[in-house]
Amino acid sequence: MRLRVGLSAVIVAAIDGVPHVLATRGSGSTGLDGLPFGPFDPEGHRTFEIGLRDWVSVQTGFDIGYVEQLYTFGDRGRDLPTARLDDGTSEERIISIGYLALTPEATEIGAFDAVWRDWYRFFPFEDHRNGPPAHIANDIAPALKAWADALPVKAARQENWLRACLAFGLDGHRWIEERVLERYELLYESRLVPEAALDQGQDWTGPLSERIIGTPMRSDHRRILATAMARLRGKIKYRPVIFELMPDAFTLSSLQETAEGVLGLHLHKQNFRRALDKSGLVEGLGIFETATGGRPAERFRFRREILSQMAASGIQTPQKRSET
Amino acid sequence: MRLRVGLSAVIVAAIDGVPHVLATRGSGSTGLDGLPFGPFDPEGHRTFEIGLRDWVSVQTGFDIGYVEQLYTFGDRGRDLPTARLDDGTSEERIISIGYLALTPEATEIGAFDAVWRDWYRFFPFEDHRNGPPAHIANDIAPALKAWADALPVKAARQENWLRACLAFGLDGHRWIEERVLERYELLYESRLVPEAALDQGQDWTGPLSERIIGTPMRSDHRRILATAMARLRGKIKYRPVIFELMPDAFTLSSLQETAEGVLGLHLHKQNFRRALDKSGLVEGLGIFETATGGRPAERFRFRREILSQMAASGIQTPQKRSET
DNA sequence: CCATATTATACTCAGATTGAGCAAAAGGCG
DNA sequence: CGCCTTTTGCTCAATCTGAGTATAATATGG
Repeated sequence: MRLRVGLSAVIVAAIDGVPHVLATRGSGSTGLDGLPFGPFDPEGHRTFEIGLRDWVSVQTGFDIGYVEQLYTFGDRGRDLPTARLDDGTSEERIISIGYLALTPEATEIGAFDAVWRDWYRFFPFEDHRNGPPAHIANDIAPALKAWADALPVKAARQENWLRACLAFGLDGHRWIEERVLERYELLYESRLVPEAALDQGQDWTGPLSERIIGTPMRSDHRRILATAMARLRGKIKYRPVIFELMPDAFTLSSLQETAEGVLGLHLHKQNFRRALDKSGLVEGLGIFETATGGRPAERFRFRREILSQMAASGIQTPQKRSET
Repeated sequence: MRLRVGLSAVIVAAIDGVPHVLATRGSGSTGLDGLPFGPFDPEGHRTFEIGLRDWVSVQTGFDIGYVEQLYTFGDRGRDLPTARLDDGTSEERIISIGYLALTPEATEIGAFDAVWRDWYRFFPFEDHRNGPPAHIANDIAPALKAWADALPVKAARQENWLRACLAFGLDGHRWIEERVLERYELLYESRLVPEAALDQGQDWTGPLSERIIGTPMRSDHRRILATAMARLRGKIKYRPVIFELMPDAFTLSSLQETAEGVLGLHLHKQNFRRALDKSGLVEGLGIFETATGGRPAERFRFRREILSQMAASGIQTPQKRSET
């Protein structure tokens, strides 16, 4: 069996505070969107990262800035002896090394078949900026309960329902925004997402619509995206990576909006500012933006010079607990 | 060029509170220790993790418990067009997926050429349990300064010396225990560790002895170990993984000792307990251990049942700031 | 041109958390 | 019994954090 190594990239840009990912538009047998994916060339590329930057630049015409390795995916579909691969062949095994890349500008893509997609298109239930989506309680929770209840062993029924409650913040548990991957894996295991069936070459007939569980992606790309979202949501709290998504000058409101977009949460404005203030990560420019009604906002810049001080921790994310 | 995928494992066990890693004893051209390493068999193994558990069990005769993927290493040596690989060949490229595994018992190894090694053998300067080692200020700092000063560009001199200060806690900066990898990379770049020369097929003649910069390992294995140490040091703060290193019943002191061993730091005893108390992670067993002089200590167990509550965060690590 | 809406920024306050030290309890040992 | 050692319990102040209230500076509409 041949072994091939590919690099997949989750390239994120914030458009008006909403995170978007670069997707290759549906083609092939499934017609589903996918992530940019390129083979790793052991001859040409000294490191994975160089390889990645290289073909992203060739394919999309712009240079990605911040890059970090996510995870290496190589699991074969769970139930089939040989997995159906992207192009239908099965006599090779593809290992894909997932990368997360962040760019400040949502550059127009050239002739290539790539588009920026709101990442909540693939994960609508991850967007809690206006409170928990009603679909979680109304549709996802019952579907997961039904799945758990259908299990043969009692302990497994309880265990998996508990997992669902913890992952989706049901039954009194708090919603933890970082658990994107756990949530996707639950939906996969319970066969509520089409990928679960597609991986086995079956047609999908789930009870929930794409509006609820999100648009599927090719192969395991949605899993990779979930990994990236989880990583990014966690990381902005302890490393100043959010600024990789911002332009050179920005208002604190737009920064907060981007943070809220990434986290899928509503943050407490005053405390967000206070924490930012204390961190010393940003610096006022004395220039004011008078665009959006109301009092003009000062524009700030990220003090990139402290980046070399690896100490620099991320931004605080003071959530609203009560809804006011 | 052939592409091969291997799995490397950093298998950690705490022996009397001191973290040890399973190493394969020096063999081959270099005679250096290495990490357990096995090829990934795409035919036989559905997932990497299954593959890993499989050959670890075959090679060492025991089953590892907790496993997590670390990072995928595939960089070719920096300066040579084709890297010298482990066995000397260069017409293939080896990609290795690093894993971190934790076991509670330092099981005796069977006939195989593997041994448990104190991980500070490879990184003596990482051990700050009795305060910062004198070698950092006396030997490592000057060597790094000399390296930085020898650079041609002034900005690079400053930049790299700042990096050194931040990484090693020099010049008023705080020692951050998680920065194991940054520290190793600095020593590699500055050619203070033998691996830097070995990767280029050269002999090594550095100014610092192994007692100061640690025992080298085969290939890039020490880099993988550094990654594992960094990950573990970070992770015990937000996930209860430390208990994977403990036996079923333990005293709070032995738990603290293990945490200190992992972090390479001295912790504040009372606050460590208070935090543990609040977390609800452990439960007293009402049994007392009367072994080590002093008042008998109660034995505790990890409340593994809350593990399914993915909420469970790690242990707090209240450091001593002042030395008393 | 003033009231009003809108957004930005400043200040306050209570409860929780954290670093740090002191004191008492419970064993072993000479 | 007094002393040493270790565990365990408690206190205190400084800081952090969630949350609310107030004020400033614009644009807009009557």
